[in-house]
Amino acid sequence: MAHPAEDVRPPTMADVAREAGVSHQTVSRVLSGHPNVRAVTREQVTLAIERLGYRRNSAARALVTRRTRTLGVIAVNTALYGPASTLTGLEEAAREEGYLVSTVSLRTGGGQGLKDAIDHLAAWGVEGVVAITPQRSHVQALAELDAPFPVVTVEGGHQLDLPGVSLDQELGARMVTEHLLAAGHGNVWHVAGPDDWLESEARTAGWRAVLEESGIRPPRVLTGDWSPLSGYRAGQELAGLALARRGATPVTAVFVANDQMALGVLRALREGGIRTPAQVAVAGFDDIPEAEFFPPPLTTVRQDFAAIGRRSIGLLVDHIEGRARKAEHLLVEPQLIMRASTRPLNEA
Amino acid sequence: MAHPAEDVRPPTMADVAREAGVSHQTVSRVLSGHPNVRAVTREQVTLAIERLGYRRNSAARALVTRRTRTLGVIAVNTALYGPASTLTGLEEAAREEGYLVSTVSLRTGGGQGLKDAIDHLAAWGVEGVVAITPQRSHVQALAELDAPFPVVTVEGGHQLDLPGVSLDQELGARMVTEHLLAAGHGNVWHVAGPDDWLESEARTAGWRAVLEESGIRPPRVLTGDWSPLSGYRAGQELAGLALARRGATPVTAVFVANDQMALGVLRALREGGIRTPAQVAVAGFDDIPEAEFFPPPLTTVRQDFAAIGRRSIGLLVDHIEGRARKAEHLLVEPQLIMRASTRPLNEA
DNA sequence: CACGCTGTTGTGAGCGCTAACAATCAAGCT
DNA sequence: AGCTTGATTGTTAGCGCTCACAACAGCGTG
Repeated sequence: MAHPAEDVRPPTMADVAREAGVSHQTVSRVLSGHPNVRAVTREQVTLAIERLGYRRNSAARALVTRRTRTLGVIAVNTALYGPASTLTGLEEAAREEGYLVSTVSLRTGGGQGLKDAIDHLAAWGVEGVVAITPQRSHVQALAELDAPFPVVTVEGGHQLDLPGVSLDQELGARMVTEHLLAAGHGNVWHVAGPDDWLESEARTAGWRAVLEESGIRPPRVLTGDWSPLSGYRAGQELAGLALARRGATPVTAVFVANDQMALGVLRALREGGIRTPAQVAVAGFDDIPEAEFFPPPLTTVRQDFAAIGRRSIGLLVDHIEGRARKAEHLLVEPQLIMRASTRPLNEA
Repeated sequence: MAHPAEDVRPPTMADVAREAGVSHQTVSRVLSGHPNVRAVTREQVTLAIERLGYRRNSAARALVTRRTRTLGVIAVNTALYGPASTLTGLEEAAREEGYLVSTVSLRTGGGQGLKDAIDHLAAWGVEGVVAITPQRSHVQALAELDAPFPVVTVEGGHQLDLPGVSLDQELGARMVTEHLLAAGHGNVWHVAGPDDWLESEARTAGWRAVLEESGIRPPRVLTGDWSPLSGYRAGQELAGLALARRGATPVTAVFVANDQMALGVLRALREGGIRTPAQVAVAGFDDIPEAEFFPPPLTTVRQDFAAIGRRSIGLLVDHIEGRARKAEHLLVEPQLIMRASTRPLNEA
């Protein structure tokens, strides 16, 4: 029951051939831009195609060429700014390369969910997959899954032998931390992202490295879950510390691992009667569109998501088309965006 | 040059048939769950499939069934919270219905971009398309394009005869405006979204309707472009009006057409020395995750993006599978989220 | 015991396309 | 003229699958 309304079949290559008075093979040649076709013939075929409104049947083509020219994307949490932006970059790059992109969004990336996603994509014959799986456990699961096509990770770290593209998170964290030290702060507190996330780890590592290289003992790390609420809670704790002035490390500067949590921190500080940046400077990471309008405008690290998308597709297509370099990992440079939330103390 | 590394072809149905000692047709029957297969036979086939790691070739299947079981999604501005969330809902719903979703993201939805997107999707044989095209001109272009498959719009309005699903924007706007009036404000100002957007129009219409029904003359509408910056500019103007106290309509309450602009408005008011909500109440629309942590937490309207996604896919599949109802338009109910930014005056 | 029925399996055709090869023709060379 | 060459076109054989139909068993019925 229930079939498409129109029972008239779309025209086939044979129909076009008949209309143009040539063989179907000639039509095929015109369509794939083969050079050895007389200009006149090409013209006739093109006209016939237009007259009939012909469209090449992709299934038939895929069947014989064994190429579906379809790529899959698996993404966790696509509603967040980062993944969503990457997705756009990915799709545009793929389209330019002549591939179609099919997306599977997972709410939470449990191992089973990942396996199902891979199966779903495999069932439609994708030739490769880009996985936006920023959690360590997901990358682990992915590596063990052994998919029947190349898989490239985004923000997947480079410990495992899956090829991938990442922002240089550690460099970004270094930039922020150095910027805060340069602004005259004797130390920098850190509100990290959740434990399992590779981005958290890298950002924390960069922050810690800069402090240690400067001979500063890193204070205790506070941990959030990327949400504004968790930032708010961390901010309340920081506000308490800043006001109490007990403990060895005064709170004058905070590097928060993403902008959303930074928003929460800012609110908590404000509620604690602490002025930003005069009393405590705050910096984030991501440069979400709202960051410029936070109270105060937030110093943060911008990621070039389009570049990340472009390079992952490039890497994936390289693997698919056989000019693969094994488990290569590309890094994209971040950019420090300085705003009022970390204005040097003497200017505030 | 450059072909997939593995030259060994994946197993076919015939291979499985041989392995299981049956005909390829029996394998097909097992795969598609045909009832008339002996349990023993089914078992043998299943085992053979597993032994060989067989996967049904989707291209061959699509060729003969004339069904690709693929849906397209065209979205403008996928990095925004709304479209990104809708996309997730869409994809999950489609997966449940047994379809693959292919996305095309457009930066700006010029008519040509839309046409290219449709062509791109058509070239891969999608059976239908969901278009997230919230601008009037896009919907117009879409209606004129006359795609070779059903098209369902999201937030596409119901003027044109394209079927679609929308949030009841007007109702949302009414809820906010009524809420502000109920809180004791004599009038409500409005910062609208850009002109071409159907969402802007509906939100403005809802706001205006409530005021007029209450016998209040709506003040001049300020217009932004959804960005925090444009909200900031509108906020500066409002701050000026609020302080000058000239003009007939005092500024005590503002309904901003989205949360991002509301963020800008809040900042401008704060910079103008105006307290929210004590002096001016502000409400937004969308309930982005950050809204709860704005200074102060923002009263806004929440949209059930998952529901919107589910219902659009439902509508599209109905059209594809022939049980189409012509150009039907579904509305999803919004939800008013009350927070501190509009706390009644006597509580502040 | 012939007949029809139902359940189970197999056979053959063909979906619309590309790849490989064959055929044809004009041009260029010896 | 006879031969090679290259450009242009046509012919044929599948790609891996589902559909329609045929074949055959086992069973009950008149």
